[in-house]
Amino acid sequence: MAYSDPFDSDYYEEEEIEQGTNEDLQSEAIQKIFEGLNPRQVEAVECLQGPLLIMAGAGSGKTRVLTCRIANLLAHGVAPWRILAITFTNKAANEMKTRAERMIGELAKSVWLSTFHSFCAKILRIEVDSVDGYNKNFVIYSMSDTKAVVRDCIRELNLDEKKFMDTQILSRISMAKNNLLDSKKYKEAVLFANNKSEYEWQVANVYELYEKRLLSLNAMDFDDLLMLTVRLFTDHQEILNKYQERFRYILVDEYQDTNEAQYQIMKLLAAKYENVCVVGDADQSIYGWRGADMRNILNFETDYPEATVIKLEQNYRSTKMILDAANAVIQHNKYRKPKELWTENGDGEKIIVFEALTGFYEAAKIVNEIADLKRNGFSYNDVALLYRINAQSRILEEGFVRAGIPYVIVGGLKFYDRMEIKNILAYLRLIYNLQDNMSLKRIINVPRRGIGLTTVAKLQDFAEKHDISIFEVISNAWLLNQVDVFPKTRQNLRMFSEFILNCRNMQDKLSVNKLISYILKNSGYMTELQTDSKPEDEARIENLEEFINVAKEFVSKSPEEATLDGFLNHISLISDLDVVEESEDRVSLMTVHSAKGLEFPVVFITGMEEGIFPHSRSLLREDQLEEERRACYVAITRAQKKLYITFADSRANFGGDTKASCNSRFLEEIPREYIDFYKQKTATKTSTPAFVHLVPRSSVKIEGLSKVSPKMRAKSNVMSMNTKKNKEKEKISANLSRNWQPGDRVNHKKWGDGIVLEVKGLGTERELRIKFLDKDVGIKTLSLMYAPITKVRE
DNA sequence: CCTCCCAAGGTTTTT
DNA sequence: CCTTGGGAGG
Repeated sequence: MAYSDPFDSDYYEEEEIEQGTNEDLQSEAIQKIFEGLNPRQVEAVECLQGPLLIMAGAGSGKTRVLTCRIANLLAHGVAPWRILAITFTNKAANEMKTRAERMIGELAKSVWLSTFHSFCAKILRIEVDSVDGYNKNFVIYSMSDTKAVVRDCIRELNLDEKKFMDTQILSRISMAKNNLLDSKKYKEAVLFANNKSEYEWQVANVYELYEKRLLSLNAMDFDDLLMLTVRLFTDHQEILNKYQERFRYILVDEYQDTNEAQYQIMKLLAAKYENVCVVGDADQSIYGWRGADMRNILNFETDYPEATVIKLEQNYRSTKMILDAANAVIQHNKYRKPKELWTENGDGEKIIVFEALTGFYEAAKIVNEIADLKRNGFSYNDVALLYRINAQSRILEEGFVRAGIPYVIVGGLKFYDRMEIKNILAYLRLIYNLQDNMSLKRIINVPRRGIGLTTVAKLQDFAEKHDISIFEVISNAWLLNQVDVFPKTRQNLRMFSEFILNCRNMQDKLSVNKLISYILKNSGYMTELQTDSKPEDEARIENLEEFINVAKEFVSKSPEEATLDGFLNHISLISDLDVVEESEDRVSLMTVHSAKGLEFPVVFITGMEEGIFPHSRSLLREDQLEEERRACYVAITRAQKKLYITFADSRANFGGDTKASCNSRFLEEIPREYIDFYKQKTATKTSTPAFVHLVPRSSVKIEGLSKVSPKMRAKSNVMSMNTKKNKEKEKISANLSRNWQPGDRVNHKKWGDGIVLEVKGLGTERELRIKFLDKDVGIKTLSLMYAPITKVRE
C-alpha cells in the first residue's frame, strides 16, 4: 500500500497537502467521482475546506455524497489517515467503506471510518495511561452487564427494587453521562436543584456506587467511552493536539442524532482546522431518548458562522405518492424547520392500508400479500416489515413460519444476548481482565462446579473488605484460606482459578477461535451441554459453534488485530444489526429505528395503532410525540415503490391479555386520496382472512378511518381486559357469530349475570346493551369483540 | 450448601 | 412468553 499509517511516529512532519495538488494527475478519477451527481450534490462534494453542513433529506443520496466527498479528498491528495468519518452504525461504516473502495481503490482502506463508540474505544485503548483509574485491559460492558452491576448497587444501598428499577436508573445514569455529568457533578446538580426529590438523590447515590464499581472492575459502559474521551481531550491538551493534527478532515453522518458528548468530541477534534462536514436531517432525529440533541444540527451555523450550508431536497428513492404522504405527516410537527422533499419519480401506486381484526390476522394478511408480491416478480429481499417495538416481531414471525416464507430478524435481542454466548464471552473477558468480577460470577459455576451463591457471597464480601478482586482471592492460597468455606469448595475454587490462569497462558499461543474451543472443551462446559438432556442444549451447542465461526472469520479478516483484546473490542461494539447477510432471498423484519438509513422497494409498516405508534409512553409529552412522528416519517421514507400500512383492532399483550386499539393518528395525517383502504370484516378459521376493499363514498370519508376524538383515544389505550388466551379467543369469535336476541341471559366475568336489552352494530363492531343484576353495575354497553361474557342457557 | 421446581412480574426505540 | 427470585428437597 502506498500510504502507511504513521500513527504514532512521523506524521507531524508530513507536508501540507492542499486541495488541487494532484488535480492533473487524477483528473480522470475526479471526473468519475462527479458522474451522475446533481448540482447541489456536486457542490457538497466539491466543498472540501472549512465547516460544511449538508442538510440531506431522506433518500437524497446522502451516503453517495459522503462517499464521493471522501473520494474527492483522496483524489486531491489528502492522505487517507487524515480523514475521520463517523457514522451512526457499524453497518453504515462498512457500507461506506465498501463504496469508497470501489470508487477509489485500496487507498480508501486507510480512512478511519467508524462509529463514535468504536472510535472512542480505540482512542481510549491507546491513551489509557492518561485515563484515571483504568488500565489497559479494560473491558466494555454491554447493557445486560451494566444492568447486573446496577442491580447489585441498588441492593447494596438497601433500596426498594420495585421503586428503583434497574432500567430506569440506568437510563438516568446514561442520560447524565451523555450530558457529561459524572456522579460527582450529578450529585451536585441534584443538591442544587430547586425541586430535589428523594428519588433523584437515591439515583445519585446509585450512580456514585456504580461508577466506583465499574472502575474497580476495570470496565466501561457504552456511555463511558464517550464521556471519558471528552475528559481525555479536555484534560490533556497534548493528546487532543495530536489527534487534531491527525484528523484534518472530519465527517459526521446522522448529525441530528449526536448527543452532547459526541458533539463535544467532534467540536474538540475540529477546533484547530475546522474542516468539519456534518450531514443530517432534523426530521429524522429519533434518538432523543438516548440523549441526542437536535439542536446540534439546528445550531451548526451559529457554532460555525463561516459554515457553508447545502440542502439536498431532491429525493431519488420513493414514488411521489410515498414522498407526499411522508411530507404530509411530518408537517404536523411544530418544532421543525420547513423543508419539503420533491422528486422526479413517477406518481406510483396508492398506499395500501389494511385494517385487521387482530394482530394474528394482520400477520396473516401481510404474509399472503408478500406471497402475491413474490408471484408478481418481487423477490423477498425487496420486502421489509417495520414495527415500532420488538415485541411485535413474534406474532409476525409466526405468520412467516406458518406460510413457509423465509425471513430474517434484523437487530433486536439475538445472538449476543443468548445465555451461552454471554457465558463464553464472560470466560474471555475474565481471562483478559482478571478484575472483572461480574464475568467471574457469571461463570464460576458454569459448568456446575459445586460453587454456589453462598460461597460467592462470602468471596465477594472478603474481596470488598480487602479492596481486591474476587479472582485475586481465589488464586492466592493464603487469602483463600482465610475465607470460611468447606475444604471441598476451596478445592473447587482452586481448580477454577488454575483453569483461568492456564487459559491466560494459552491466549498468546492460540488464535482467538482456538482459544474459545479450548475453553469450551477444557472447562467442561461443552461436555455438560452434551450430556444434559435439556431440549435447548442442542441449540446452545450450535450457537457456540457459530460463535467459533465468528471468531474464525474475525481472525482471517483482520489478522493484525486478531488478539484477544482486539476480538473483545470488536464483539462488544458490534450489534446484530451489523451481521446481516444479504445473500439469501428473505424478507427483513426490524424496528423502525433499525431501519434508519436503509431502503426497500416494498415496505410494510405494521401495528399502526395509537399506543404502539405513537407509543403510549410518548403520548403525554409533545416533544416525545413529535419524535414518534419523525420515526413515522423515517418509516414511510424507507419505501421505494410500494408502501403498506397495517393495523389491528385488538392486539394480544405479553401475558395473553387482549387490548383494544384504534388506528394511529399518523395514519389520519396522510391525505385520504393517497390511500387504498382494505378492512377485514369477519374472523375466519383459515389463514387467509378476507379483506374488503372500501371505496370512499365521498372523497372526504372512508368508513372506519374516521376521526377519533382524543378522549376516545385515551379510552382505547387504557381499555384492557383479561382473557385467558386461546380459550377466550375462541369464545370471542363464537360470541361474535352468535345470533344474539334481546332477553338472552349472559354472565360477565367481573360483573356477574345480566340480561341483554339491545343488540347493535354488525361484525366486529357488534355491541350488546346489558342490564346486570348487580345494582352497582347497572346497564352497560359492551363490545362483543372484547367483553368477557358467556351466554347462559335458560 | 447446592439444585431443581414453581410462581410472579415485566416490554420503547440502541451504541 | 421469558426471565428472575424464592422455597423445598437432597
